[in-house]
Amino acid sequence: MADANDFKLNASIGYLISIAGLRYKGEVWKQLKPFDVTPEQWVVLNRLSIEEGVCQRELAERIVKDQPNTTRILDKMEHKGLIRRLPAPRDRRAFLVFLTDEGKRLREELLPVIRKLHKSSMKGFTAEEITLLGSLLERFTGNLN
Amino acid sequence: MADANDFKLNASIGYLISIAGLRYKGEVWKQLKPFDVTPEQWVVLNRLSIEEGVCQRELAERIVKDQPNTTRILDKMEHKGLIRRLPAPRDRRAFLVFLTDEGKRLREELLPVIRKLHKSSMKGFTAEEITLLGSLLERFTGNLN
DNA sequence: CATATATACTTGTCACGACAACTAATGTCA
DNA sequence: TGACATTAGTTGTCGTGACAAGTATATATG
Repeated sequence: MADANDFKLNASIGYLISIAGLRYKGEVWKQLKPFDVTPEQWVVLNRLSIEEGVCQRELAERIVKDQPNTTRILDKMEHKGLIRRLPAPRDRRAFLVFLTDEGKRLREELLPVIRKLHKSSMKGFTAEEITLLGSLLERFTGNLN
Repeated sequence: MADANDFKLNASIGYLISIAGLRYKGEVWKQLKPFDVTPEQWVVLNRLSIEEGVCQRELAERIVKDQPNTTRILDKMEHKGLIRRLPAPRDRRAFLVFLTDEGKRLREELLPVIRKLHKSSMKGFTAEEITLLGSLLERFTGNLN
């Protein structure tokens, strides 16, 4: 039953990447848990600190999520007072998303935590290896769909 | 607001890996949807075809999932007639998990679909690059926890 | 042997990811 | 301008992932 092919399949690159991605996300969860922030909420905080006042659809694109999930993530963050939705000037269907002061403060507070995790995950990697890994991942993702 | 540091953070390797993993899983979803099988159910089918008759805890370890989720994945597969749980001989708490004939048949049917996806995701990669990517991923995962 | 601890599995809860369907508002085009 | 398609956002459903807690059985220890 178990042959070399089966093993290779089980250890397919896509599978390995999925596992690694979940493990990383799990680490982010653990690190952010004391702050009552999820990995996705962190991504929103960080993204909005770079580019504020975008509509939900644009934000969803930036953080690589679909609109329904973005809506619900924003619901929770709005409820916690981390973000604000303001009506879009020229489109009464849309809302523009902004960080509250508390959201900005929290983003600054979390930044070093995330930086530290990033550093430890790259332990033993040279700068060239990091660049290489990034470009291999990009090629991999580019091959999908 | 937006500086080089922010960008690097947003493009951290862990984040890129998470995104790539989700995209890959999404592709598996699409490919297996016509067969009414989820990515996780595929992993169980494939794993059991390699090693049958393990208890749920062992299976959970093999497929890198926790016990509660393994229980529920197996519930659905048992309901669909893909696997069977038999009482463990020396431990009345445990169940040993086996593929049904339908489970075995389905695994054989899905194998080429997954192989094809794996091949297309590796398009343009040399054998050396695949090995390299695998070892970089392994080092990355090893740095976590 | 009796009790305490550990283990195997299950159930419950919350947060997503994917997707279908729905509402309200906008844009298109004859 | 008026019917129609398109778009922004929301809601509903299902299948995980992470984690706490509960039940039944095994094991360890006095």
